[in-house]
Amino acid sequence: MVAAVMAIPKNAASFFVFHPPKKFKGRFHSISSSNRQTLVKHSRSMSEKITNLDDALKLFDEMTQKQPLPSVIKFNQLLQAVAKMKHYSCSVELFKHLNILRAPIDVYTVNTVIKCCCQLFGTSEGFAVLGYGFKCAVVPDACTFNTLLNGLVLEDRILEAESLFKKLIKEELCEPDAIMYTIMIKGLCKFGNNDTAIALLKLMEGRGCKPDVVTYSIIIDSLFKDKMVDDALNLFKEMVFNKGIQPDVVTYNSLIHGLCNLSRWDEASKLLNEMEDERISLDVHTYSILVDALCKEGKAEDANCIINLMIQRGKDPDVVTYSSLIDGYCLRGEMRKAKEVFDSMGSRGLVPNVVTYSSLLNGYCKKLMIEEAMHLFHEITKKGMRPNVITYNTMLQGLFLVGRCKDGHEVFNDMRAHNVIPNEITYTIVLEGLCNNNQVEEALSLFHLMGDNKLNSNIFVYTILIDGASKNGKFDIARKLFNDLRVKGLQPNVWTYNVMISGFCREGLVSEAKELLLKMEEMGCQPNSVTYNVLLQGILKYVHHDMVEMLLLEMEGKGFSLDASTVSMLLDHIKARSLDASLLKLIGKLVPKEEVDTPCFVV
DNA sequence: TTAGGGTTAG
Repeated sequence: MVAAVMAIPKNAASFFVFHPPKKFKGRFHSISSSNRQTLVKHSRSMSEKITNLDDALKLFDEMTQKQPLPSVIKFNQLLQAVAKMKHYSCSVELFKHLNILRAPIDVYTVNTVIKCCCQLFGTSEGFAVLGYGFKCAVVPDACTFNTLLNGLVLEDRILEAESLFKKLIKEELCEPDAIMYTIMIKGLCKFGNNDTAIALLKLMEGRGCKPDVVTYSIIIDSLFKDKMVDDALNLFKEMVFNKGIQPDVVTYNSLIHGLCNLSRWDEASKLLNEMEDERISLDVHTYSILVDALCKEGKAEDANCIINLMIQRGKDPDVVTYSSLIDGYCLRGEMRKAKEVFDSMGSRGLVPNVVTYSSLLNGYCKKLMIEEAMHLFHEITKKGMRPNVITYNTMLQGLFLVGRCKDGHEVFNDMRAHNVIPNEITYTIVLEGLCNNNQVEEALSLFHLMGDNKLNSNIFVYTILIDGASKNGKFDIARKLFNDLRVKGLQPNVWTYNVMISGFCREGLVSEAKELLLKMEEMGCQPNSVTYNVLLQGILKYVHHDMVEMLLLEMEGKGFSLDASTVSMLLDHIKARSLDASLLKLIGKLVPKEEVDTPCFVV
C-alpha cells in the first residue's frame, strides 16, 4: 500500500547501476595488513575514528571481502561515517555496491542513503531508494518519511511536501511526530508563511506533539529574517517563560544575528552575557556572526581580535569566519590585509571557497585594482571551482567601473557559455555599466533584446536607463521611457522621480522639475532629501532664487537634510550675494549631525 | 548497536 503512495521516478532502474567514483580506482585492494587491523579494531566507534575518505574506502574494501560479510550494522556505521564527512555521493555509491554484492540492508541503511540523496538535492533519487527498499522488504518508518519531507523542503518543493504530509496523516501511513511537524514548519517559514507556521505550532501541541527548542528556533529565526523583531522576541519569551524550554546556542545565534543586522548592539551584547550566565558556550557560528557584524560596521581590527580570542578558547575559525574578515578589510579598502588573511587560510588547513574568492574579488574591483581582480577571477577556475552569478556580477561591475566595456562583454558572454544564468542584478550592472560609459544605444538594444520578461518590468532597470539616457544627452528617450512606465503599469519609485527631476533640471526645465515634485506627492510617492537637493541645485543653476527659501522650509518641515554639494552651492550663491545671507540660519539647521553608534562586544 | 528537524560569509 505504501509503495503506491510514492512516485518512483522513471530513471529509478538506471540509478542502481554502480559507477565507481574516480577516487575508488586502484584503491579497493590496496590496504596493508597492519592498517587493516588498526581499522578493524577501532571500527566500533566508526564515525569518530574514521576522519578521512581514504580510510573509509579502505575499510569498505576490506569489509566486502570478508566471508561471511560483516553485519548490516557495521556497514550502516560506515555509510554514516562517510555521510558525516559530507561525501554524500560516495555514500550512495557504496550503497549501490552493497546491493551488487547482495549484502543485507535495513531501514537504517535506507534512511542514511535517502538522507545523502536529499543533501545532494536529489530527493527524487531518495524516493527511488525508498522504492528499492520496498523490493528488499524494508519497511519505512517515521525517520524515512521525515528525511524525504525534509528533502522536498530543501528543494523548495513545498507543495509536494505538503501533500505527502497530508497523505501520511490521512492514510495513517505514519504517525506524525514533533520532528515531522518541525520540518513542515520550516517549509512554511521558508516561504514566508510565518503565521501558518505559528498556527501549525499550536496545532501540533493540540495533537499531543510537544514542540522543542528546534521548532521554536526555526520560527524565531524566520521572524527575524522577515524583520518581525517584536514577534520574534515575544515568541522567544513564550518559549522560555511559558513553555519552560531552554534556548540553546543555535537559538541565541539566531537572536544575536537578527539583532546585529538591525544594529541593536546593546541587546545583542545583553544576550551574549545571558549565554555566559547560562553557561552556554559560544560556537564557531556565534563568533562568525560577531566577526561579520563588526566587519560590516568597518571594525575589521576588532573582528580580528574576536578571531584571536576564539582561537585562544579552542574554537577553530572556519572558511565563513575568514571570508567575513576578508570582506571587512575589503570594505575598508585595506587590500593588503585582506590578501594576508586570504593567504593565511592555507596554514590553518582551510581552503578558500568561491565566496571567499568573490569577497576578495569585490575588494579589488571596488579599489579599481582590475589586474589583480582579473587574475583572481581566473584563479577560481584554475583551482577547480566554478564562479557563480555573484562572482560574475562582481567581476562585471569592476570591469565597467574602470570603463573596460569590451572585457565586460567578454565576461558576460563567458558567463552564459558556462551556463551561469544572469540575474536581474547582472543586467542592472551591465546596463548601468554601458550607460556610464556613454554606450546608451548598446544599453537600450540589450534592454530590448531582453524581451518581455521580469527585467522588462523592473523599475530599477527602467530607472537606470532613464538616468543613462538623460545623462547622455538623450532626454527625449528618457522622457519616453518614463512615460512607458504608466503603459506598463509600473510604479515609479522615489529614485525614478529623482532621476527625472534631475533630468529636467539638467535640461533647464526647472518648472517641469518642480511640477514633477508635486506630481510624485500626488501619486503617493514621498520625496526624500535627494529630491530636494537635486531640485535646489537645478534652481540655483538656473537662478530661480525665489523658490529657494520655500524649498528649504519644506525640507525643514519634512526633516530632510542638505547634502555637501548643495550646501556648497548655496554658500557660493550667498557669497556672490545672489542669495540673501539671512538664509544661513535655515541652512545651518539642514546640515546633518553626525550620529555614530557602533557595536562593542565583550565576550 | 547504526538513521530524521534549527543558526554564520560574497
